[in-house]
Amino acid sequence: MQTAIALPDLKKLDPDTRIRIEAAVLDIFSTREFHRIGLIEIARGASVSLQTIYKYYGSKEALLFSGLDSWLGQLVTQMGPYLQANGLDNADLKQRLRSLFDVAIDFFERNPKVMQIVMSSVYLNTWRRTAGHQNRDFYAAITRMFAQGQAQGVLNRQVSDQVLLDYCIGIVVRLVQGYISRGMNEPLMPQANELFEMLWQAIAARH
Amino acid sequence: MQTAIALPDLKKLDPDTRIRIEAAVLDIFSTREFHRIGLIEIARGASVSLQTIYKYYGSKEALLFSGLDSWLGQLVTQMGPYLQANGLDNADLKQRLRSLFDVAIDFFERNPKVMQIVMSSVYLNTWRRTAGHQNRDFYAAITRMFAQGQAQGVLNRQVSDQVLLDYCIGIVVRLVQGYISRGMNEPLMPQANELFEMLWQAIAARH
Amino acid sequence: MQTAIALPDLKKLDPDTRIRIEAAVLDIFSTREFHRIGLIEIARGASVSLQTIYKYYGSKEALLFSGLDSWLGQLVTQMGPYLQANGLDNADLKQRLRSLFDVAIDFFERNPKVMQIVMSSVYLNTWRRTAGHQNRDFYAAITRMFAQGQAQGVLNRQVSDQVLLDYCIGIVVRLVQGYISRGMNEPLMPQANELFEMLWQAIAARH
Amino acid sequence: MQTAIALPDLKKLDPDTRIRIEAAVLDIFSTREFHRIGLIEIARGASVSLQTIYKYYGSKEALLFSGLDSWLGQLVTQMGPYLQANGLDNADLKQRLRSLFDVAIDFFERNPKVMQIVMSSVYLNTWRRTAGHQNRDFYAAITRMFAQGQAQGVLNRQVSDQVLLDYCIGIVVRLVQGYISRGMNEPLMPQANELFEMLWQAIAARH
DNA sequence: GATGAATGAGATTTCATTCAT
DNA sequence: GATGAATGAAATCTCATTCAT
Repeated sequence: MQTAIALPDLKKLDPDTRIRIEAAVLDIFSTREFHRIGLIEIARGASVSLQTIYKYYGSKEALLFSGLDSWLGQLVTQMGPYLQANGLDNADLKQRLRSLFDVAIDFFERNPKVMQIVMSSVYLNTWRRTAGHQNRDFYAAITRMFAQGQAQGVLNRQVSDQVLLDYCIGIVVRLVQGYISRGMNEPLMPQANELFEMLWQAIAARH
Repeated sequence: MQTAIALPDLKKLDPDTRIRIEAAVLDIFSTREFHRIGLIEIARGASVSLQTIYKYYGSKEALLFSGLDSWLGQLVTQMGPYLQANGLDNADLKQRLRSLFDVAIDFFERNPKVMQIVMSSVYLNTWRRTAGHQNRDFYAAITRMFAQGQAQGVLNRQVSDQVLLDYCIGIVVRLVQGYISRGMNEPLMPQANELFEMLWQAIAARH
Repeated sequence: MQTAIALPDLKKLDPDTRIRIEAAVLDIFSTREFHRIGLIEIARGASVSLQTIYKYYGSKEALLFSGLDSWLGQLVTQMGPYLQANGLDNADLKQRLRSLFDVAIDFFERNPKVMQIVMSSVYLNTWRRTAGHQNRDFYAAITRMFAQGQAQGVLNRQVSDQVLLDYCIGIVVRLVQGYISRGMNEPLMPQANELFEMLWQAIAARH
Repeated sequence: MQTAIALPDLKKLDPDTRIRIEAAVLDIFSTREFHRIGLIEIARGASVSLQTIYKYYGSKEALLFSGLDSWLGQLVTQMGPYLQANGLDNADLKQRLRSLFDVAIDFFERNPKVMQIVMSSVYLNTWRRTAGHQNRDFYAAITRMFAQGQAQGVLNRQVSDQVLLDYCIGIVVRLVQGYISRGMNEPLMPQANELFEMLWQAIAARH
C-alpha cells in the first residue's frame, strides 16, 4: 500500500534559504547513496537547522524528491517552447524533437549531478509515484506530440505513443548515464547530430 | 573514495539455504525501497538467522547486489549461446542481436521482480561499481560483438561501440520499466518483431 | 554551581494580564508534570503571546516559581496578623500557632491547585533556592516566633527552632497532600482541633 | 487521564549493568532537575548505550522511578523486621516505631542522594501513581500497625490511621529535607531520642 | 549455524528560547 | 504587545552491524 509522497508547501520558505537547501541536496545526494547521507549534513551544508528542513520538506525522501522535481522542472521549462508549438508539420516535428533532445543532453551535461542523483539515490519507482506537477504536464504534452506525429504518418504507428516515448527517454537517459560513468570525457553535444539521427531512425515511420 | 563492494564467498553456503535467501531478497527488495527494508525481514523470509546472512554476505548492500548478480547471471547465461558465436556474418549479427533482445525481454517478463529491484532498490551507481563477474564478461563479449559489427560495416560507425551498446541497453531497460509501471498488461514479446526492428534502425549503418 | 532563579520584574505588566497568566499557570501546572507542559498551552490559556511571557518571566521555570510565589504570598499575607504580634505570652503562642495552622489548612483546602503544583511540578530544591521575598520574611518571622517560644519555656528546647518549624511544616504539608491524594473527601478543617493538638504535643515543652 | 507508569521488566538485565545504571541515575538525578538531565549523560555515566536504557526502562521517567523504587525498596527491606512482628503489645509498638524511625533516618543520612532525587526530580504525584510493589506492601503493613495501635488504645483514636501515618511520614521527610538543605551538618541520628519522642507525643493516645 | 543482547548512527518529533518584524 | 519563523537540544525509535555464547 505505497502512497505517493506529497510534495510539501514551499511557498512560505524564504527563497534564498530554499536555494541553499536545494544546492546542498544536489551536492550531497549526488555523491553517495540515500541511506549513507545524514540530514544534518544537508542542514549544515545549507546553513539551516534540521528543523527547518523538516518543517518544509517533512522527510528525507520528500526533501530529495522535492529537489529533484525542482531541477527537472528547470529542464521541463527549457523544453517548454518546443513542447507547446501548435502549427505542426512533418519537418517541424523532427526539428522540435531534435531541439528537445539537444535541450536534454545539454541540461544534463551542464548539471550532471542531477543525473547522478537519479543514479545514486533515487528509487525510480518511488520517484514516479511522486506528484511532480511538471512531470505530469510534461508527459501529457510530449505524449500528445508523439500521438500527433503518428496521426500524420511521420512516426511509427506499429507501436503505441508510450513506446515511442520509452525509446526516446531510454536512449537519452542511458546516453547521459554512460557519459557520466565514463568520467564525463567525450561530451555528447558534439555528436548530437548523429546521436539524434539514430534515435530518429528508431521512431520514424518506415515506408 | 568509494570502494567496490566485494561479492562474498558463497561457495560454502548450503545451496538450499542460498536459494531461500536469494528468493527472499528477490521477493522483498522488489517491494520497497532499500532503506525501508529490514534485514530481519529477509532473514525470517528465508528462515535463516541474521548471522548467517552476515557471515556469507557481509552487509545489506552486498546481499542485495549478490542476489542481483545471481539473477542477472541467469540472464547472461541464457544469452551465452548468442554471445559466443564465432563465424559471424552480417545476417548473423542482426539475428543474434534479435535473439539477445528476445532473451532479455523474455527474461524480464518472466522475472519482473528483478527489474523491480533495479527500479526500487538499486543505486545504479553503486551497482555498476560492483564486481559482477558475469557483468564483466558480458560487457566484454557484447562490446566485441558491436565492434565487429562496425568493422564489417553492418553497424553505425559514426559512434563508438559503447554508444551502440548504450542505445540497446537504454531501450531494453526502458521498455521493461514501462511494461512494469504500466501494470504488466500489454506484454512486450508479441510486439518483439517491431520493437527490435526499431532498435535495429537506430544502430544499423545507414548507407 | 546552581544559581537561584531571579524573580522577574512584574510591575510593568498589565495587572489584568498578569492575573490571567497566573491563573493559567495555576490551572495547567497543577495538572501535569513540568516537562509535560508546553508554554504555548499557558500562553493560549492566558490569551497572551509567548513573547509576553518571556518578556516578563524570562523562562518556564521562572514563570512557575513566580506564580507559586504569588499564591504563597497570599497565604503569607493571611498569616501576617498572627506572625507580627508583639506582646507574647504562653497562651498567646499556642493560640497564634493554632491560627496559623487554621489559615494554612484553610488556604490549601480552598486552593488545592497550589499544593498540586508543589506535588506535581515543583522541584523542592530549586524552589527553595528561589528568591521568594515573602518566603524569606515569612521564615524569619516564624523562626523568631519559635525561638521566643523556646526562650519562654513553652516550646521544646531540646531541639533547634529550625527543627520545630520542620515538624510543623512537615505535618501541615503532608496532611494537605494526603487530603488531596485521597480525593479531597474528608476535609481537614472539621478535625482541626484534634489535628492541631497533636501537632502541639509534638513541639510543646514536656515537663 | 493519567496512567501509572509501568515498571519495566528488569529481570533479564545483566545485574552488573543494572547496578551501574542505577548508580548513574542516583548520581545524576540527584544533582539537577529532571528536565535538565539528558539520558546520554546517564548512559555514559553507566557505560551503556542509550538503547540499553530504552530497552529495559522504556523512558526517562520510568528510569528514574525504577531507580527510586529500587532504593526505597532497600529502605523497606530494612524496615521489614519491625513491620512484620506479630505478638504486639504497647511497649512493643513504641519500640517498633522507634526502630522504624531510626532505620529511616539512618537510611537517608547514609543515602542523602535518594532524598535529593525526591526533592529535585520527582513529581510526588506521578511517583505515587507508580506501581511500586514494595510501596504498596509497605503501606499496607504500616497502616495495619497503626490500626492495631489504635485498637489497643496506645495510639490516638480521634483521627484515622491514615492521618497518623501522615504525621509520621511528614515529619520524617521534612526532617531529612531540612538536614540536607542545611548542608548535612548536624546529623539527625544523635538527636534521634528527642526527635522520636516528639513524634510519639503527636500520635500517642492522650488520656 | 544459531540465538540473544548491545551498540552506534541517524530519522523524526517536540519544545524552550530567541529574533525579526 | 504580538506574530511568525528559526534554532538547538534532547526524547524516542528503528536498524545495520557486532559480539558472545
